[in-house]
Amino acid sequence: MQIAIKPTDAELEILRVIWLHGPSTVRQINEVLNEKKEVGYTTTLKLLQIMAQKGIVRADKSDRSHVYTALLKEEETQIHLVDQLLNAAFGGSAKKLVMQALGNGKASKAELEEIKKLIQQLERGEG
Amino acid sequence: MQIAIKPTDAELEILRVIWLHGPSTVRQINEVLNEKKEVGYTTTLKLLQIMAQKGIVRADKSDRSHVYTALLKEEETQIHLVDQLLNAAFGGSAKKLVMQALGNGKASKAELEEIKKLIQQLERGEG
DNA sequence: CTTTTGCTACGAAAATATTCGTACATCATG
DNA sequence: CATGATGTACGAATATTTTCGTAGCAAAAG
Repeated sequence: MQIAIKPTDAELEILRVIWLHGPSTVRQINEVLNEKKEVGYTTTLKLLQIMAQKGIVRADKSDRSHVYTALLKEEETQIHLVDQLLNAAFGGSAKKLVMQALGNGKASKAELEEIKKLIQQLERGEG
Repeated sequence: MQIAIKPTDAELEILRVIWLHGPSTVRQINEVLNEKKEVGYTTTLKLLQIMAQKGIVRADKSDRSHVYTALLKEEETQIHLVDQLLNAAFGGSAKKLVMQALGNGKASKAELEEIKKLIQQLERGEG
């Protein structure tokens, strides 16, 4: 088990940047965020400070520009978020959720193959 | 297409009650909510009024106890929520999301079969 | 050294979401 | 009709999230 995993929307956006680019400074993160929409530098800074306080990221302060590292692992967080959505909107039915996720046609044939493989694994495992 | 679909957590809880039990009065909804956790009656009322204003539910005021109906369809809302999560946490990869959803072992063998069938349908459809 | 640039700290405004108290209307009952 | 139960309307207190301005310090440039 771990810390409380419940990043807000803004926090999740920042986490995604760190997951993608690895440990980063405020400026680096802010620049990536600004590719999508304008965000003030101090806004990003404040968010990171709050996240550090919550234990979502860790700040390395040895350099003047602090370097922030994610303390939540991408996969664990994703699991948590899926689980939340599962309970909040799908009454716990993974099937329904998966059907919706696949229904939108965004999964490629290769991806579908991988999912099939996973299902077969699961079926063997439970047999 | 439809109205803006973005119910808050509290709103989603109420929607779920209406989806499950059909059009309901404030009292009925509040009682169901209270099975899980204590919520004041006027809190539920206020939420429903806000939701009505947002166009998420419709209030039938012909009786003294207004009857609220969901204007968002369960399935459409679920699709939307999955889509949001997909973009917010999975970089748009339906595969990853599905893998996480199935990975927790909450899907039964029968459900896995159904998902497999869906995948085969999709594969044929896209061929 | 002094000016400009870049950085953190932090209070606080703004935006959103949640909760509830109070006022007042209506209905059922003694 | 008086009274208690049940309803709605709605302002407003809380809580939470997001945004940013300002102050002050340190480093780099002139």
